[in-house]
Amino acid sequence: MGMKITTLSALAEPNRLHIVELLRDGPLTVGEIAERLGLAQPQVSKHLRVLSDCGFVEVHPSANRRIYKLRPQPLMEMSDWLESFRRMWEERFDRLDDYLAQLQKKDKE
Amino acid sequence: MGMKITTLSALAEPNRLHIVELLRDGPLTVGEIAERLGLAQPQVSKHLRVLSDCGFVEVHPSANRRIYKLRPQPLMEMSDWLESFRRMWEERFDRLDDYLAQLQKKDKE
DNA sequence: TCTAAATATACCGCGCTTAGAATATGCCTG
DNA sequence: CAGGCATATTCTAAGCGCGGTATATTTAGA
Repeated sequence: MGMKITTLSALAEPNRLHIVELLRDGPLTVGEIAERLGLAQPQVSKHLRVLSDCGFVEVHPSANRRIYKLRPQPLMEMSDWLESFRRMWEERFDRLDDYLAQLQKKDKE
Repeated sequence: MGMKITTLSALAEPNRLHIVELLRDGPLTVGEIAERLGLAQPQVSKHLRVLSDCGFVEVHPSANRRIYKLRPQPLMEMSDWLESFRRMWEERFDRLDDYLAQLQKKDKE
């Protein structure tokens, strides 16, 4: 599949990143999130909507409230994507010299 | 330290994500990146500037050209950040019931 | 059924980011 | 040192995303 832009841009917003980190310690209601972030409730609802659209959270209605809970899937996809870079930084394999030689070889044509 | 917003927003742009994935297979010059992405050279330079500012790439001048090479640091930081969520999705530990009980207990006050 | 509380949606205005085009800079070669 | 190539920077206009405010919706309780 490859890494999704929606996943990254969801986290690229400070308040949303903060929400995700809050939910790491357990589910929370909209009001609680708003309180802890010092944010107005509508903004929180909108951010949660974005997070929900790309699978970061799921909702559990309970009477008046709506309990939001983190979903592992997008985080796992990020982890898989990062895995594809691991070889690069573990083998301290510096292809720069190879590349330079290859460049200069091409230049002679 | 925590996860940096700059790192995430750098990757949240489709062309920049594409550049990072291109560089996964080895260093490239600006011109080559522009060609493979079908992008104009100035935009590529600008994207590389952003990636450079948050430590994603380093430059190696070689005569006329500038060779860009991926740096592992930001990717490692992302990996560390994700590590802090691993417990959540490995222990299939669903705190939702606990949380509900706790909520209703608070309501009685 | 009326009210209050919790949450979601709609609308508006602004600031940031991007692409595009023009221009500047740096480096090699004849 | 003049000219050409690779790259960086600047400027501008347009689009998107965010916060703020007002409003709609749902649910519990009197």
